Amino acid sequence: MKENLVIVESPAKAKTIEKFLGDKYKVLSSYGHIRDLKKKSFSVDEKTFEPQYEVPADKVKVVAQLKSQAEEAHTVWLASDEDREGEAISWHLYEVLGLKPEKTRRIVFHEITKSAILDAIEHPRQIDLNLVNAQQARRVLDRIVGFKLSPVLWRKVKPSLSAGRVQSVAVRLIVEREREIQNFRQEENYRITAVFRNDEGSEVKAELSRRFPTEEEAKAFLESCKESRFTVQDITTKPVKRTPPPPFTTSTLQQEAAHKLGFTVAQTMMVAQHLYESGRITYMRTDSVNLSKLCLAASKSVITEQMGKEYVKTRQYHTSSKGAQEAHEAIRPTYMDQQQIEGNQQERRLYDLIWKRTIASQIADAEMERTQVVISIEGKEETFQADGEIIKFDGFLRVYNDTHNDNYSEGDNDNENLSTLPVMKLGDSLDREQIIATQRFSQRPIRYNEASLVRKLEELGIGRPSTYATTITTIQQREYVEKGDKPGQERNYRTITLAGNEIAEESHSTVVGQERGKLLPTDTGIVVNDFLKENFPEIMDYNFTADIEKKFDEIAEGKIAWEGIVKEFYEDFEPQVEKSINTHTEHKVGERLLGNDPATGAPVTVKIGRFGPVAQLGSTDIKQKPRFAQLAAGQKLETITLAEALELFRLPRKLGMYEGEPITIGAGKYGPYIAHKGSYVSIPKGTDPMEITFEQAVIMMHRKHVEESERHLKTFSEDAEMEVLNGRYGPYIAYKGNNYRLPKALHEKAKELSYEECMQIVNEQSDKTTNTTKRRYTRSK
DNA sequence: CAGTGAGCGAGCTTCCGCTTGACTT
Repeated sequence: MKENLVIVESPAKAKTIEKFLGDKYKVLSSYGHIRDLKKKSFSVDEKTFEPQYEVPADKVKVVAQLKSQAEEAHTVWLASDEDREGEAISWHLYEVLGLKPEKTRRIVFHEITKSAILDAIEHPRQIDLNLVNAQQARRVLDRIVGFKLSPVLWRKVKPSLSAGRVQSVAVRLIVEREREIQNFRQEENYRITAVFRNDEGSEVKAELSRRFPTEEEAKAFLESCKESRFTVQDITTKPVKRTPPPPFTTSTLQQEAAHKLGFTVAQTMMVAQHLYESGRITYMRTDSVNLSKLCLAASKSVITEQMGKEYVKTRQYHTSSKGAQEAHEAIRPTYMDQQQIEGNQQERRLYDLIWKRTIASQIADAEMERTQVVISIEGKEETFQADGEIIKFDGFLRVYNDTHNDNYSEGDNDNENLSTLPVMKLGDSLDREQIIATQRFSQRPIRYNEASLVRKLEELGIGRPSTYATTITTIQQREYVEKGDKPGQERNYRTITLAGNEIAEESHSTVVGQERGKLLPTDTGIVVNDFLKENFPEIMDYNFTADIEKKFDEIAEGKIAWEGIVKEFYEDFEPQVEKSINTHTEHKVGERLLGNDPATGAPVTVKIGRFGPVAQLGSTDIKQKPRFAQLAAGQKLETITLAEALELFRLPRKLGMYEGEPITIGAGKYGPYIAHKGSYVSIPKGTDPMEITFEQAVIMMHRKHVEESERHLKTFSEDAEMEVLNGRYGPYIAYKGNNYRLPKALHEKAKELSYEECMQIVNEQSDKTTNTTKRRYTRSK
């Protein structure tokens, strides 16, 4: 038995702390919350708002262990995080473990260092019930919103859907961005650039101070420049500084890892978790940019040693993001003197990013000298401008290249990196080489990807570091949003070039607007969003969370009672729920009448059906049963036409009986197919499914069978899980649920590969990608 | 990259935020 039991939230933290405290202390972890509202039922009294808590099944063991240890200990130290949730965890522990006030202490620390922890032990306090109540208000309100709203959707749209304070607003952002893109009206203008030479023959690139709205005006301008003289009218140089970005928080780490390493949000968190557990980095779910004194000192000495004193600039950052709770430090390496670590490639790359970002934040500003040269055009008001920049002192840029990515649009000025300008002086005349007018188009807004959505949510103060990744998965699992690519579109643009005394016009073509891995709203997402916005505008308001957070703060300060806040909300909200559920409409939410079937006169509608977007032929009130057909890939509820919908009802067709079972031709998500005895054969794109005959179908099925039997190129007696298969893209190795590419050179002799050779390929390729990443986040269905 | 696919009046479903294992697909 130990005299003291310390309880923290995370086991990795427990391990570290135990080392600092010596053998009179035992440190255990609660693994987060140990008690929550009952899982299945509403569990909030609709009059008093009293919550009904339970210890969830997966926490029963932990709680039992903590309880027996607490009973034996002389003093129990509750050391959960110093924020709303952390305070509530301590309170729940206090209640569930049946602790006695005289043997319980509440402590907090902000750094996991020996001195910080010993100091915390010296300064215990009581559990802050006001803060706990703020958490209860938060928890109960989220339950009310989620468990009242979701059933409305089951009734009105489709079963198993969900709504919530965070997820519904996340979906709204994506739906609205898509609408902005649809409604975007492109504007065009002509941008004028020029190439000059100074008297030494060096090239000077410049841009005109204005753009022209039409081709005619641009051309007229070029025309008028034919005989012009160009003179250096003004030269200004000014020093410019660039400051390093602050150390990583969860959100900024997710953004940079997505941008620089191509990680998904979930992947980043997973790799960061590994780094945390192996003691490489500090806690990875944080909204704080604060660095410990230890880290500041260590960074300083690393920078001094590696780069010299002039690179040192110790900075402490302060969080500006909405609703930040700052229970932890920023995400940083535990030991700054470790520039590299052991581990797999993903771990090494993420660590490297974190190390560089942290060290950069402690390095001096980069200092630049920016030069702007104004070039006058004889007899004109417009001027050309040439910009140049030289780096006088690289500062933090030496280790970290800061990317400032715009969340909204790609912008229209493709500023190449500013370079050095050749030497010029006032009054110099420049030779005009050529002047080019280029047709430019305003850019439509860009869609969100995972990381930029997280950034937006954080900006609005919605969601927490521990939930960004799960929110993204939830809205995809509910099929409100899907990740996808948008192919670019070919766009033509014109240039007019004045070279010598000739004006030449040319047409060019370029592909613009290609997007990959973007979040796209589905029909279900759009219908649910519109319905919620119409019926529950307050919940869907982007400021709802921020406003309610202010009230939670007042609860935390002890100014108001938590039940009062919840009551105030509930009395306004609940009638809206009643109203929306009892409003009977003739048509389903989101239903669209496309027209009538010319053959029968029956109405053709589209809506969200039991299994997603569906077209319906006929209505339920006539004797004949209606027919249903799933919309094909690419067809949208909002845009599908009557003709397209009617086309869907031409399938399935029956071709006849074969080997005692019918052959049918159906249409699925992935296009038309032949179905027979539970097996399916895809119909290739160029073939019309309406034209296929019985005989052709039999041949196609036969061919598929042969291919199927040829698919297994080789199996091994050594290991049943290792196989060489023939796929659409040539032979490959399948091993334990994963597939491995075969080098081109081995394609020919795929059948002769030995077990060892296969194993070697598997090992080589599994180094590069961790298969566990995929598994963890596809687990729950 | 490595292969999918119906059905449209039961049943069940659902929130957010704190934290990690144990699944044998």
